[in-house]
Amino acid sequence: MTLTERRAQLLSLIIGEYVDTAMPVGSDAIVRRFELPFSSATIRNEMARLEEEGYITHPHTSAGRVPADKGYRYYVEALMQERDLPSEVKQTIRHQFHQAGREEDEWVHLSAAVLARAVENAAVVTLPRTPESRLKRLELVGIQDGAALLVLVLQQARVKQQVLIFPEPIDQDQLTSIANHLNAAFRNLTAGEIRTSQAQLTQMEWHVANAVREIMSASDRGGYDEAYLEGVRNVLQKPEFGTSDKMLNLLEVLEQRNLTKLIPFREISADGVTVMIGAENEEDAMHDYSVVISPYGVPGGISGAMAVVGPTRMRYSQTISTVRFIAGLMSEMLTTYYDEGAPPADRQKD
Amino acid sequence: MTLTERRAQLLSLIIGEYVDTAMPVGSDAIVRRFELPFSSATIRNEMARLEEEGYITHPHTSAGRVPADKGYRYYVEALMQERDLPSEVKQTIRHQFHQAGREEDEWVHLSAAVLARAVENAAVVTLPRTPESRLKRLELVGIQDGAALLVLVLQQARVKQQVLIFPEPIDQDQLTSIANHLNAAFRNLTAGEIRTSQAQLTQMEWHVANAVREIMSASDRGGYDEAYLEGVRNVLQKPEFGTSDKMLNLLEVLEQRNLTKLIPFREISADGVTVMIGAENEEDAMHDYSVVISPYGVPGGISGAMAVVGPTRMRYSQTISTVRFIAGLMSEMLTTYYDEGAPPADRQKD
DNA sequence: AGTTAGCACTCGTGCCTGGAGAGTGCTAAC
DNA sequence: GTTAGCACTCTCCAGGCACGAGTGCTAACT
Repeated sequence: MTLTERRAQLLSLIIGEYVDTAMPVGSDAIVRRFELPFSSATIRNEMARLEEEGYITHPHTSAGRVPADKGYRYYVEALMQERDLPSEVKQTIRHQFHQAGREEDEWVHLSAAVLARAVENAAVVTLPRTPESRLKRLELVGIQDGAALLVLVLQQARVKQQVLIFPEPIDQDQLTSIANHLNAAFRNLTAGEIRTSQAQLTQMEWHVANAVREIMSASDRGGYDEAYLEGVRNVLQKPEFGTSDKMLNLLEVLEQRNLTKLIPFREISADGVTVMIGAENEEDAMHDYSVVISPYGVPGGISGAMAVVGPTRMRYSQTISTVRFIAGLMSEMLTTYYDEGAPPADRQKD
Repeated sequence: MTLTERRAQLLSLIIGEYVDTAMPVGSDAIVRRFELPFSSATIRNEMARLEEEGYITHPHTSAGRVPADKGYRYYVEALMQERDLPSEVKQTIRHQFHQAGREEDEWVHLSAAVLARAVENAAVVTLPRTPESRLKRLELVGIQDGAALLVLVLQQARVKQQVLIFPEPIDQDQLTSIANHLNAAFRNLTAGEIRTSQAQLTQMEWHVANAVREIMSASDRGGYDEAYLEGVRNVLQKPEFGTSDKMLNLLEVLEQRNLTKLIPFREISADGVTVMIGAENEEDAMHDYSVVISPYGVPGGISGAMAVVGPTRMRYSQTISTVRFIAGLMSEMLTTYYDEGAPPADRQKD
């Protein structure tokens, strides 16, 4: 299923041209534009073959050719050369990152924004998850007669909070004593282990322990449900839209943030960037879009995913490089700050 | 500047009709639709007067009339009757709220989503802010040799976290001792008071105290900069758009989340709902949109703002009622959980 | 065999036209 | 003050037409 050298070249040119102009590209146009040593007739013959084999299509007779999903796929797999991002681009991105504070959510949000801007498409970045979180410490702070704030610090610097209502008034001393007892009993346990723990608890303590367990389970359960979405505007600006249904479909999927629908996270290869082109995505609404996905995080530890969503007409090479780079940056940051047990990495490199 | 009874009625009908159909409404159409006891000619005369005075306009000769900003303004001020939301709607909304956990961010996010859905437009809800936060407790949890997680619990159940890097390795006992000392020294102080505090601190403690101060200042400073935005799709679906520039302008403003530009928060009346129609908004990109804003929170205490953004052609009455209701709900929740010193309110009412 | 010139054919696009429909403004009569 | 009537205006849409960009095919050339 490989193409002759010349046909491959031609496909590459067609894709390049179409990605730039968003308009069907004709045989004559391409010959003139690239000063090919063939006539347009020859090119037409070649195009006919490419079309026969499904790499490109025809919107209608007498329009130029447009790459088909299969064409893009071949391009991504065999033709495209992924070149490193120019170092000034890298520099810019790094710079943008360093303006963030040190809160994890902030990083994620920021990385979505930076990614969206860099690739001029929509970007989705999920919050990273740990495989199963362990309790590092809990804290109870009274805020009212019958209410207290429960703060959990989980393994890998994740902090969770919840207001807890007690059936009867309770003072700070009692709260502190409950917290101390539970800290002693549950330190470094997972939600499941807390459930089966044999610790002797008063009723109040049991009330709190329940909440702890629930919060931790919720945090574990949540797969890729929470994510930051940025740059929808970039996609809607593309010329292929005219407030068409396609656009609304996409918005619908994106806004509901039901990302598992959008992005087949399970198919991500653990180490690299995955590209999903047009109808390769099972979700109907995504048939006109491509998705470039990469996991990020610490292997076997805390991890999330980031994705770029845009029309199939996309600068794949640049997009892939950018996703790879930003995923790398995020992984680096997570490793530096959260990979417990690992030696502290060099934190100053800019 | 008041209108005759009949002209006011007519304006009301025109607005009602236009809001429903999004199409210019003609004299004949309105007579037939509402079986008015006048002929279309009479209505035409009245319309001409309304137009003269700026309440309605003409897209072009021989199109029907369209309400102008001034017309909507008059409607909102004098004609519209704000009726209470139907109780089943209230019920639905309350129900949606009760599915939330007890995390503040979650509430805010949820309220934006619920609001957007209820009014079928875009909704923006800012995170609530306290006037000046006081430190209730701080906690240091080691996560690596030279790094620890600093967790602050501020007054009114706000929790802040940051990873802290120490210049040299430090163990949990040291961290705990630092935390204890700082807790004793800074309990219930504001950022400013911490700065001028005379407490004797070791170098390590000083390092932490600095971070505490910074986090607290940042939290105080942040005005309306962080907010949840939902339902952009609802606006883009409205028939008045055709991927026009208007739309992109709006997206630009909304996506950068520069909400102070979008929404003149300072002009909010402290107690009620403010409506800003079309060109009344100084921001150019907002000239075709109206904004309905309400503050929420505890008077003099923790507070934020929520807003609905949609085309000037908007169901003002329903939107205002909905915003008022949801702002009320949020205020109630904040009061219940976070208004320190107040007696615990009845939490079970559904 | 591969390449190319030539040519008929196909469609989309832009432009014009004309008629239908919706609405207006005005006038004169009620 | 209200209304019928009417001329006028403007949009919208369909049809017709010319143009241009592209294709596919064939026959000739290297």
